[in-house]
Amino acid sequence: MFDMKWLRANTEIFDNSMVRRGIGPQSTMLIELDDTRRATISSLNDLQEMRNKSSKQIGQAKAQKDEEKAQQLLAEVADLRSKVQAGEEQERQQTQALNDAMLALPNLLADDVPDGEDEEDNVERSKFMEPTQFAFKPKEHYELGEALGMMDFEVSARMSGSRFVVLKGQLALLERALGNFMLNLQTINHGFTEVSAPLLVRSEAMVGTGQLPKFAEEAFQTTDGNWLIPTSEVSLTNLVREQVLSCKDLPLRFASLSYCFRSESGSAGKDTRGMLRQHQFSKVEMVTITTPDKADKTHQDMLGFAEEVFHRLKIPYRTIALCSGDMGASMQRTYDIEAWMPGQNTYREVSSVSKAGDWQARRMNARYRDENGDVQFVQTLNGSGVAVGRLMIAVMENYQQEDGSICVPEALQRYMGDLQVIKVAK
RNA sequence: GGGUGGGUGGCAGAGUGGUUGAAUGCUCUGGUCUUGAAAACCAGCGAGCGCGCAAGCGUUCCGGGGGUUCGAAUCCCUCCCCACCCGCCA
Repeated sequence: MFDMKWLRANTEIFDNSMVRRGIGPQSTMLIELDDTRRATISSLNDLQEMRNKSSKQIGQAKAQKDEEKAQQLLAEVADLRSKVQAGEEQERQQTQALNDAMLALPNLLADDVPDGEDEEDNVERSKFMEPTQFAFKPKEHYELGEALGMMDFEVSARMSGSRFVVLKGQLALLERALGNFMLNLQTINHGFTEVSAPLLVRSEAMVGTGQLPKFAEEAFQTTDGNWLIPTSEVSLTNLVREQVLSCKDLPLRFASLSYCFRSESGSAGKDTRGMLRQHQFSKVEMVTITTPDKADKTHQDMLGFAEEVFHRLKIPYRTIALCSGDMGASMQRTYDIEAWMPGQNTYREVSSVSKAGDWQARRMNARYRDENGDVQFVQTLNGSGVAVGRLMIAVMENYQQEDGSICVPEALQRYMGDLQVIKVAK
Protein backbone atom coordinates (compact mmCIF):
# COMPACT_ATOMS: atom_id res chain seq x y z
CA MET A 1 0.00 0.00 0.00
CA PHE A 2 1.15 3.49 -0.72
CA ASP A 3 0.04 6.94 0.34
CA MET A 4 -1.68 8.51 -2.66
CA LYS A 5 -0.64 12.03 -1.68
CA TRP A 6 2.98 10.95 -1.38
CA LEU A 7 2.75 9.06 -4.63
CA ARG A 8 1.42 12.07 -6.54
CA ALA A 9 4.28 14.18 -5.26
CA ASN A 10 6.96 11.56 -5.84
CA THR A 11 6.07 9.78 -9.06
CA GLU A 12 9.69 9.56 -10.17
CA ILE A 13 10.94 7.89 -7.01
CA PHE A 14 7.97 5.54 -7.08
CA ASP A 15 8.29 4.58 -10.74
CA ASN A 16 12.01 4.22 -10.40
CA SER A 17 11.52 1.52 -7.78
CA MET A 18 8.92 -0.27 -9.87
CA VAL A 19 11.19 -0.19 -12.91
CA ARG A 20 14.06 -1.61 -10.88
CA ARG A 21 11.67 -4.32 -9.75
CA GLY A 22 11.15 -5.12 -13.41
CA ILE A 23 7.44 -4.28 -13.64
CA GLY A 24 7.64 -0.87 -15.33
CA PRO A 25 6.20 2.49 -14.26
CA GLN A 26 2.92 2.24 -12.35
CA SER A 27 2.19 5.77 -11.17
CA THR A 28 0.18 6.93 -14.21
CA MET A 29 -2.16 3.99 -13.87
CA LEU A 30 -2.67 4.57 -10.15
CA ILE A 31 -3.19 8.32 -10.53
CA GLU A 32 -5.76 7.76 -13.26
CA LEU A 33 -7.67 5.37 -11.02
CA ASP A 34 -7.51 7.91 -8.22
CA ASP A 35 -8.58 10.79 -10.48
CA THR A 36 -11.74 9.06 -11.63
CA ARG A 37 -12.45 8.11 -8.05
CA ARG A 38 -12.02 11.68 -6.86
CA ALA A 39 -14.25 13.04 -9.60
CA THR A 40 -16.98 10.64 -8.53
CA ILE A 41 -16.60 11.62 -4.88
CA SER A 42 -16.74 15.28 -5.77
CA SER A 43 -20.00 15.08 -7.68
CA LEU A 44 -21.40 12.72 -5.07
CA ASN A 45 -20.60 15.32 -2.43
CA ASP A 46 -22.65 17.92 -4.29
CA LEU A 47 -25.63 15.60 -4.50
CA GLN A 48 -25.38 14.76 -0.84
CA GLU A 49 -25.18 18.42 0.09
CA MET A 50 -28.40 19.09 -1.81
CA ARG A 51 -30.12 16.16 -0.19
CA ASN A 52 -29.06 17.12 3.33
CA LYS A 53 -30.15 20.71 2.91
CA SER A 54 -33.61 19.87 1.67
CA SER A 55 -34.01 17.16 4.30
CA LYS A 56 -33.38 19.77 6.91
CA GLN A 57 -35.91 22.12 5.33
CA ILE A 58 -38.48 19.35 5.19
CA GLY A 59 -37.93 18.69 8.83
CA GLN A 60 -38.45 22.36 9.60
CA ALA A 61 -41.56 22.63 7.44
CA LYS A 62 -43.08 19.60 9.12
CA ALA A 63 -42.26 21.04 12.52
CA GLN A 64 -44.13 24.21 11.51
CA LYS A 65 -47.05 22.12 10.24
CA ASP A 66 -46.57 23.64 6.79
CA GLU A 67 -47.64 20.46 5.00
CA GLU A 68 -47.93 22.18 1.65
CA LYS A 69 -44.35 23.38 1.65
CA ALA A 70 -43.14 20.01 2.85
CA GLN A 71 -44.86 18.24 -0.02
CA GLN A 72 -43.43 20.71 -2.48
CA LEU A 73 -39.91 20.12 -1.20
CA LEU A 74 -40.45 16.36 -1.25
CA ALA A 75 -41.33 16.53 -4.91
CA GLU A 76 -38.19 18.46 -5.65
CA VAL A 77 -35.86 15.85 -4.21
CA ALA A 78 -37.74 12.82 -5.47
CA ASP A 79 -35.04 11.71 -7.87
CA LEU A 80 -32.10 12.63 -5.66
CA ARG A 81 -32.06 9.36 -3.81
CA SER A 82 -31.43 7.15 -6.82
CA LYS A 83 -28.72 9.51 -8.01
CA VAL A 84 -26.98 9.40 -4.66
CA GLN A 85 -27.21 5.63 -4.58
CA ALA A 86 -25.75 5.32 -8.05
CA GLY A 87 -22.91 7.63 -7.07
CA GLU A 88 -22.20 5.63 -3.95
CA GLU A 89 -22.05 2.41 -5.90
CA GLN A 90 -19.69 3.93 -8.43
CA GLU A 91 -17.45 5.27 -5.69
CA ARG A 92 -17.28 1.86 -4.05
CA GLN A 93 -16.24 0.16 -7.25
CA GLN A 94 -13.61 2.74 -8.08
CA THR A 95 -12.14 2.65 -4.60
CA GLN A 96 -12.02 -1.14 -4.80
CA ALA A 97 -10.24 -0.96 -8.14
CA LEU A 98 -7.60 1.39 -6.76
CA ASN A 99 -7.22 -0.77 -3.67
CA ASP A 100 -6.77 -3.96 -5.66
CA ALA A 101 -4.15 -2.31 -7.85
CA MET A 102 -2.29 -1.07 -4.79
CA LEU A 103 -2.34 -4.44 -3.01
CA ALA A 104 -0.79 -6.14 -6.01
CA LEU A 105 2.24 -3.85 -6.14
CA PRO A 106 5.57 -4.62 -4.49
CA ASN A 107 7.26 -2.43 -1.91
CA LEU A 108 9.61 0.40 -2.79
CA LEU A 109 13.32 -0.38 -2.79
CA ALA A 110 15.79 1.17 -0.38
CA ASP A 111 18.34 3.41 -2.10
CA ASP A 112 21.24 1.14 -1.27
CA VAL A 113 19.74 -1.99 -2.82
CA PRO A 114 22.04 -3.08 -5.66
CA ASP A 115 20.54 -3.18 -9.15
CA GLY A 116 20.26 -6.55 -10.77
CA GLU A 117 18.05 -9.14 -12.39
CA ASP A 118 18.42 -12.30 -10.35
CA GLU A 119 20.51 -13.97 -7.69
CA GLU A 120 23.58 -13.73 -9.92
CA ASP A 121 23.63 -10.00 -9.22
CA ASN A 122 23.46 -10.22 -5.44
CA VAL A 123 26.37 -8.57 -3.64
CA GLU A 124 28.49 -10.26 -1.01
CA ARG A 125 28.88 -8.05 2.06
CA SER A 126 30.90 -10.10 4.49
CA LYS A 127 32.29 -13.53 5.16
CA PHE A 128 32.97 -15.53 8.31
CA MET A 129 35.58 -18.31 8.40
CA GLU A 130 36.79 -20.22 5.36
CA PRO A 131 34.90 -23.24 4.02
CA THR A 132 35.55 -26.25 6.24
CA GLN A 133 38.41 -28.47 5.03
CA PHE A 134 38.15 -32.24 5.18
CA ALA A 135 40.74 -34.98 4.81
CA PHE A 136 38.00 -37.11 3.23
CA LYS A 137 35.12 -36.47 0.85
CA PRO A 138 32.36 -34.86 2.96
CA LYS A 139 28.90 -36.39 2.68
CA GLU A 140 25.53 -34.73 2.30
CA HIS A 141 23.38 -34.47 5.41
CA TYR A 142 20.87 -37.07 4.25
CA GLU A 143 23.62 -39.60 3.62
CA LEU A 144 24.88 -39.02 7.14
CA GLY A 145 21.42 -39.03 8.70
CA GLU A 146 20.23 -42.16 6.91
CA ALA A 147 23.44 -44.02 7.76
CA LEU A 148 22.94 -43.09 11.40
CA GLY A 149 19.41 -44.49 11.20
CA MET A 150 18.01 -41.23 12.53
CA MET A 151 16.70 -39.58 9.36
CA ASP A 152 14.06 -41.32 7.28
CA PHE A 153 12.50 -39.99 4.08
CA GLU A 154 10.81 -43.26 3.16
CA VAL A 155 8.62 -43.51 6.20
CA SER A 156 7.63 -39.85 5.92
CA ALA A 157 6.79 -40.30 2.23
CA ARG A 158 4.50 -43.21 3.08
CA MET A 159 2.41 -41.14 5.45
CA SER A 160 2.80 -37.61 4.10
CA GLY A 161 4.35 -37.68 0.64
CA SER A 162 7.47 -35.93 -0.53
CA ARG A 163 9.19 -32.98 1.14
CA PHE A 164 8.73 -34.28 4.66
CA VAL A 165 11.17 -36.02 6.96
CA VAL A 166 11.11 -38.13 10.08
CA LEU A 167 13.93 -37.53 12.56
CA LYS A 168 14.63 -39.89 15.40
CA GLY A 169 16.82 -40.14 18.44
CA GLN A 170 19.78 -37.80 18.58
CA LEU A 171 18.90 -36.00 15.35
CA ALA A 172 15.43 -35.21 16.67
CA LEU A 173 17.21 -33.98 19.77
CA LEU A 174 19.59 -31.92 17.64
CA GLU A 175 16.67 -30.20 15.94
CA ARG A 176 15.05 -29.37 19.25
CA ALA A 177 18.37 -28.23 20.72
CA LEU A 178 19.02 -25.86 17.82
CA GLY A 179 15.59 -24.32 18.26
CA ASN A 180 16.07 -23.84 21.98
CA PHE A 181 19.60 -22.54 21.59
CA MET A 182 18.59 -19.89 19.09
CA LEU A 183 15.38 -18.84 20.80
CA ASN A 184 17.32 -18.38 24.03
CA LEU A 185 19.96 -16.37 22.22
CA GLN A 186 17.44 -13.96 20.69
CA THR A 187 15.29 -13.58 23.80
CA ILE A 188 17.74 -13.72 26.71
CA ASN A 189 20.76 -12.14 24.99
CA HIS A 190 19.12 -9.81 22.50
CA GLY A 191 16.00 -8.77 24.34
CA PHE A 192 13.27 -10.12 22.11
CA THR A 193 10.03 -11.09 23.83
CA GLU A 194 9.24 -14.75 23.36
CA VAL A 195 5.87 -15.28 21.73
CA SER A 196 3.82 -18.38 21.15
CA ALA A 197 1.25 -17.48 18.51
CA PRO A 198 -1.22 -19.22 16.18
CA LEU A 199 0.07 -21.26 13.24
CA LEU A 200 -3.30 -20.84 11.54
CA VAL A 201 -4.30 -17.33 10.52
CA ARG A 202 -7.05 -15.51 8.63
CA SER A 203 -6.64 -14.19 5.13
CA GLU A 204 -6.52 -10.65 6.49
CA ALA A 205 -3.33 -11.44 8.38
CA MET A 206 -1.72 -12.87 5.25
CA VAL A 207 -2.72 -9.76 3.31
CA GLY A 208 -1.21 -7.68 6.09
CA THR A 209 2.26 -9.09 5.72
CA GLY A 210 2.00 -9.41 1.95
CA GLN A 211 1.68 -13.17 1.33
CA LEU A 212 -1.73 -12.40 -0.14
CA PRO A 213 -3.19 -11.65 -2.61
CA LYS A 214 -0.29 -12.45 -4.93
CA PHE A 215 1.31 -15.55 -3.45
CA ALA A 216 -1.66 -17.67 -2.42
CA GLU A 217 -0.34 -20.72 -4.26
CA GLU A 218 2.76 -20.82 -2.09
CA ALA A 219 0.84 -21.40 1.14
CA PHE A 220 -1.55 -24.06 2.41
CA GLN A 221 -5.17 -23.12 3.04
CA THR A 222 -7.47 -25.04 5.36
CA THR A 223 -11.00 -26.11 4.44
CA ASP A 224 -12.46 -23.35 6.58
CA GLY A 225 -10.50 -20.65 4.78
CA ASN A 226 -7.59 -20.10 7.16
CA TRP A 227 -3.94 -20.40 6.21
CA LEU A 228 -1.01 -22.29 7.68
CA ILE A 229 1.67 -19.69 8.27
CA PRO A 230 4.62 -19.91 5.84
CA THR A 231 6.68 -18.06 8.48
CA SER A 232 5.89 -16.74 11.93
CA GLU A 233 6.67 -13.30 10.52
CA VAL A 234 2.93 -13.42 9.77
CA SER A 235 1.77 -14.01 13.34
CA LEU A 236 4.43 -11.85 14.98
CA THR A 237 3.95 -8.85 12.70
CA ASN A 238 0.16 -9.07 12.88
CA LEU A 239 0.35 -8.76 16.66
CA VAL A 240 0.10 -5.01 16.12
CA ARG A 241 -2.48 -4.96 13.33
CA GLU A 242 -5.33 -2.45 13.68
CA GLN A 243 -3.65 -0.84 16.68
CA VAL A 244 -2.60 2.66 17.54
CA LEU A 245 0.46 2.22 19.74
CA SER A 246 2.09 4.85 21.89
CA CYS A 247 5.56 5.94 20.76
CA LYS A 248 6.64 5.10 24.31
CA ASP A 249 5.88 1.43 23.67
CA LEU A 250 8.22 1.28 20.69
CA PRO A 251 10.24 -0.51 19.65
CA LEU A 252 8.41 -3.80 20.16
CA ARG A 253 10.57 -6.86 19.63
CA PHE A 254 9.08 -10.34 19.26
CA ALA A 255 10.66 -13.72 18.66
CA SER A 256 9.22 -17.17 18.35
CA LEU A 257 10.16 -20.72 17.49
CA SER A 258 7.46 -22.09 15.25
CA TYR A 259 6.69 -24.51 12.50
CA CYS A 260 6.30 -23.06 9.04
CA PHE A 261 4.44 -24.55 6.11
CA ARG A 262 5.12 -23.94 2.43
CA SER A 263 3.64 -25.60 -0.60
CA GLU A 264 6.84 -25.07 -2.67
CA SER A 265 4.59 -25.24 -5.70
CA GLY A 266 6.95 -23.14 -7.77
CA SER A 267 10.01 -25.24 -7.06
CA ALA A 268 9.14 -28.67 -8.38
CA GLY A 269 12.28 -30.67 -9.03
CA LYS A 270 14.45 -28.29 -7.01
CA ASP A 271 16.33 -29.54 -3.95
CA THR A 272 14.31 -32.72 -3.92
CA ARG A 273 16.75 -34.72 -1.84
CA GLY A 274 17.20 -34.22 1.85
CA MET A 275 15.61 -31.71 4.17
CA LEU A 276 16.72 -28.47 2.54
CA ARG A 277 13.31 -27.69 1.05
CA GLN A 278 10.43 -29.11 3.06
CA HIS A 279 6.69 -28.49 3.30
CA GLN A 280 7.13 -28.22 7.07
CA PHE A 281 10.12 -26.84 8.92
CA SER A 282 10.79 -24.97 12.11
CA LYS A 283 12.36 -21.57 12.39
CA VAL A 284 13.23 -18.94 14.96
CA GLU A 285 11.85 -15.64 13.73
CA MET A 286 12.51 -12.11 14.97
CA VAL A 287 10.20 -9.16 14.33
CA THR A 288 10.72 -5.54 15.32
CA ILE A 289 8.02 -2.88 15.27
CA THR A 290 9.62 0.55 15.37
CA THR A 291 9.66 4.15 14.17
CA PRO A 292 11.07 5.37 10.82
CA ASP A 293 14.15 7.00 12.34
CA LYS A 294 15.29 3.74 13.93
CA ALA A 295 14.44 1.27 11.17
CA ASP A 296 17.74 1.22 9.29
CA LYS A 297 19.82 0.84 12.43
CA THR A 298 17.49 -1.95 13.58
CA HIS A 299 17.99 -3.73 10.28
CA GLN A 300 21.75 -3.87 10.79
CA ASP A 301 21.29 -4.96 14.41
CA MET A 302 18.98 -7.80 13.48
CA LEU A 303 21.40 -9.04 10.85
CA GLY A 304 24.05 -9.12 13.57
CA PHE A 305 21.75 -11.10 15.86
CA ALA A 306 21.26 -13.73 13.16
CA GLU A 307 24.99 -13.85 12.40
CA GLU A 308 25.77 -14.49 16.04
CA VAL A 309 24.15 -17.92 15.72
CA PHE A 310 26.94 -18.93 13.33
CA HIS A 311 29.67 -17.31 15.38
CA ARG A 312 28.62 -19.34 18.40
CA LEU A 313 28.32 -22.57 16.44
CA LYS A 314 31.49 -21.83 14.43
CA ILE A 315 29.92 -22.39 11.05
CA PRO A 316 31.29 -20.62 7.96
CA TYR A 317 28.89 -18.27 6.23
CA ARG A 318 28.69 -15.27 3.97
CA THR A 319 26.25 -12.39 4.03
CA ILE A 320 24.79 -11.00 0.84
CA ALA A 321 22.67 -7.99 -0.07
CA LEU A 322 19.87 -9.07 -2.38
CA CYS A 323 19.66 -7.14 -5.65
CA SER A 324 16.52 -5.40 -6.92
CA GLY A 325 15.43 -8.31 -9.09
CA ASP A 326 15.85 -11.02 -6.44
CA MET A 327 14.10 -9.32 -3.54
CA GLY A 328 10.73 -10.33 -2.12
CA ALA A 329 7.82 -8.09 -2.98
CA SER A 330 7.12 -7.00 0.59
CA MET A 331 10.57 -5.73 1.41
CA GLN A 332 12.61 -2.59 0.89
CA ARG A 333 15.95 -4.19 1.67
CA THR A 334 16.97 -7.78 2.36
CA TYR A 335 20.17 -9.43 3.56
CA ASP A 336 20.58 -13.19 3.32
CA ILE A 337 22.94 -15.29 5.36
CA GLU A 338 24.23 -18.32 3.52
CA ALA A 339 25.89 -21.10 5.46
CA TRP A 340 28.61 -23.28 4.04
CA MET A 341 27.29 -26.71 3.21
CA PRO A 342 30.21 -29.07 2.58
CA GLY A 343 28.06 -31.86 1.13
CA GLN A 344 26.95 -29.58 -1.72
CA ASN A 345 30.26 -27.71 -1.72
CA THR A 346 28.42 -24.39 -1.73
CA TYR A 347 26.73 -21.74 0.37
CA ARG A 348 22.96 -22.03 0.93
CA GLU A 349 20.48 -19.56 2.39
CA VAL A 350 19.77 -20.14 6.07
CA SER A 351 18.51 -16.74 7.12
CA SER A 352 16.92 -13.67 5.60
CA VAL A 353 16.68 -10.32 7.37
CA SER A 354 14.48 -7.62 5.87
CA LYS A 355 13.09 -4.15 6.32
CA ALA A 356 9.52 -3.60 5.13
CA GLY A 357 9.23 0.10 5.98
CA ASP A 358 5.57 1.07 6.37
CA TRP A 359 4.38 -1.18 3.56
CA GLN A 360 3.07 -3.92 5.87
CA ALA A 361 1.90 -1.38 8.44
CA ARG A 362 -0.38 0.27 5.88
CA ARG A 363 -1.86 -3.10 4.93
CA MET A 364 -2.40 -3.99 8.58
CA ASN A 365 -3.40 -0.47 9.60
CA ALA A 366 -0.78 -0.59 12.37
CA ARG A 367 0.01 2.89 13.66
CA TYR A 368 1.54 4.75 16.56
CA ARG A 369 1.11 8.18 18.09
CA ASP A 370 4.31 10.22 17.82
CA GLU A 371 5.69 12.79 20.27
CA ASN A 372 3.39 15.46 18.79
CA GLY A 373 0.34 13.27 19.19
CA ASP A 374 0.06 12.68 15.44
CA VAL A 375 -0.82 9.22 14.19
CA GLN A 376 1.81 7.59 11.94
CA PHE A 377 2.33 4.17 10.45
CA VAL A 378 4.88 1.97 12.22
CA GLN A 379 7.86 0.37 10.50
CA THR A 380 8.25 -3.39 10.48
CA LEU A 381 11.35 -5.52 10.18
CA ASN A 382 11.74 -9.26 10.29
CA GLY A 383 14.48 -11.81 10.12
CA SER A 384 15.07 -15.46 10.67
CA GLY A 385 17.28 -16.06 13.59
CA VAL A 386 17.58 -18.67 12.00
CA ALA A 387 15.90 -21.51 10.07
CA VAL A 388 16.29 -24.67 12.15
CA GLY A 389 16.13 -27.31 9.42
CA ARG A 390 18.70 -25.69 7.20
CA LEU A 391 20.98 -24.83 10.07
CA MET A 392 20.84 -28.47 11.08
CA ILE A 393 22.13 -29.43 7.63
CA ALA A 394 25.02 -27.02 8.09
CA VAL A 395 25.83 -28.41 11.53
CA MET A 396 25.74 -32.01 10.36
CA GLU A 397 27.82 -31.43 7.27
CA ASN A 398 30.41 -29.12 8.81
CA TYR A 399 30.86 -31.24 11.92
CA GLN A 400 30.88 -34.65 10.24
CA GLN A 401 33.73 -37.09 10.76
CA GLU A 402 35.07 -39.72 8.43
CA ASP A 403 33.25 -42.55 10.21
CA GLY A 404 29.90 -40.83 9.68
CA SER A 405 29.53 -39.56 13.24
CA ILE A 406 28.83 -35.90 13.94
CA CYS A 407 30.49 -33.76 16.59
CA VAL A 408 28.13 -31.60 18.58
CA PRO A 409 29.21 -27.93 18.57
CA GLU A 410 30.26 -26.88 22.03
CA ALA A 411 27.58 -24.22 22.33
CA LEU A 412 24.94 -26.87 21.70
CA GLN A 413 26.10 -29.56 24.09
CA ARG A 414 24.31 -28.27 27.14
CA TYR A 415 21.07 -28.32 25.14
CA MET A 416 21.64 -32.03 24.41
CA GLY A 417 22.41 -33.43 27.82
CA ASP A 418 26.15 -32.82 27.31
CA LEU A 419 26.20 -35.08 24.28
CA GLN A 420 29.49 -34.62 22.39
CA VAL A 421 29.14 -36.90 19.40
CA ILE A 422 26.13 -38.13 17.46
CA LYS A 423 26.84 -41.66 16.36
CA VAL A 424 25.20 -45.02 15.78
CA ALA A 425 24.11 -46.53 19.07
CA LYS A 426 25.94 -49.77 19.90
C1' G B 1 -23.10 -28.62 17.26
C1' G B 2 -27.48 -25.87 20.44
C1' G B 3 -28.73 -21.13 22.87
C1' U B 4 -28.09 -15.92 24.28
C1' G B 5 -25.82 -11.20 24.14
C1' G B 6 -22.64 -7.87 21.56
C1' G B 7 -19.54 -4.97 17.71
C1' U B 8 -19.62 3.25 18.74
C1' G B 9 -13.56 7.95 18.81
C1' G B 10 -6.36 6.10 21.43
C1' C B 11 -9.08 3.25 25.55
C1' A B 12 -13.57 2.60 28.51
C1' G B 13 -18.55 3.59 27.77
C1' A B 14 -23.61 6.50 26.82
C1' G B 15 -26.76 7.11 22.95
C1' U B 16 -33.10 3.52 19.64
C1' G B 17 -35.48 8.03 13.46
C1' G B 18 -34.30 14.87 12.71
C1' U B 19 -28.37 20.74 14.71
C1' U B 20 -25.41 13.52 17.65
C1' G B 21 -19.43 13.50 14.63
C1' A B 22 -21.46 11.50 18.67
C1' A B 23 -22.61 12.56 26.31
C1' U B 24 -19.31 11.12 30.24
C1' G B 25 -14.68 9.19 32.21
C1' C B 26 -9.57 8.02 31.22
C1' U B 27 -5.26 8.91 28.25
C1' C B 28 -2.78 12.76 25.63
C1' U B 29 -1.40 18.23 24.57
C1' G B 30 -1.13 23.40 26.30
C1' G B 31 -1.84 26.64 30.50
C1' U B 32 -2.51 28.20 35.93
C1' C B 33 -0.43 26.86 40.66
C1' U B 34 4.64 24.80 42.60
C1' U B 35 11.76 25.44 44.02
C1' G B 36 10.58 20.99 41.04
C1' A B 37 7.12 17.04 40.56
C1' A B 38 2.38 15.17 41.89
C1' A B 39 -2.52 16.70 42.87
C1' A B 40 -6.13 20.31 41.70
C1' C B 41 -8.17 23.69 38.25
C1' C B 42 -8.84 25.87 33.06
C1' A B 43 -8.59 24.97 27.81
C1' G B 44 -7.81 21.79 23.66
C1' C B 45 -7.83 16.83 21.59
C1' G B 46 -10.85 11.44 15.55
C1' A B 47 -10.02 10.30 10.45
C1' G B 48 -10.72 10.30 4.85
C1' C B 49 -12.01 13.17 0.59
C1' G B 50 -13.25 17.82 -2.12
C1' C B 51 -12.98 23.32 -2.62
C1' G B 52 -9.78 27.51 -0.76
C1' C B 53 -3.43 31.32 -0.46
C1' A B 54 -5.48 30.98 4.27
C1' A B 55 -9.04 31.34 8.06
C1' G B 56 -12.52 28.12 6.80
C1' C B 57 -16.58 25.66 4.17
C1' G B 58 -18.78 21.11 2.33
C1' U B 59 -19.13 15.84 2.53
C1' U B 60 -18.39 10.80 4.24
C1' C B 61 -17.23 7.44 8.26
C1' C B 62 -20.66 4.39 14.83
C1' G B 63 -17.95 -4.16 12.14
C1' G B 64 -18.82 -5.07 6.09
C1' G B 65 -22.71 -4.97 2.36
C1' G B 66 -27.84 -4.19 1.04
C1' G B 67 -32.75 -2.09 2.21
C1' U B 68 -36.81 1.18 4.46
C1' U B 69 -37.17 6.80 4.83
C1' C B 70 -37.36 13.43 2.70
C1' G B 71 -33.71 12.09 6.68
C1' A B 72 -30.43 6.14 9.93
C1' A B 73 -25.29 5.04 14.96
C1' U B 74 -30.62 4.44 15.94
C1' C B 75 -35.62 0.32 12.08
C1' C B 76 -35.29 -4.26 8.56
C1' C B 77 -32.25 -8.09 5.76
C1' U B 78 -27.58 -10.38 5.13
C1' C B 79 -22.47 -11.51 5.92
C1' C B 80 -18.18 -11.26 9.12
C1' C B 81 -16.26 -11.09 13.92
C1' C B 82 -16.37 -11.26 19.36
C1' A B 83 -18.20 -12.73 24.29
C1' C B 84 -20.95 -15.87 27.55
C1' C B 85 -23.82 -20.46 28.76
C1' C B 86 -24.84 -25.76 27.42
C1' G B 87 -23.08 -30.20 24.88
C1' C B 88 -18.58 -32.66 22.86
C1' C B 89 -13.22 -33.03 23.16
C1' A B 90 -7.35 -32.38 24.03
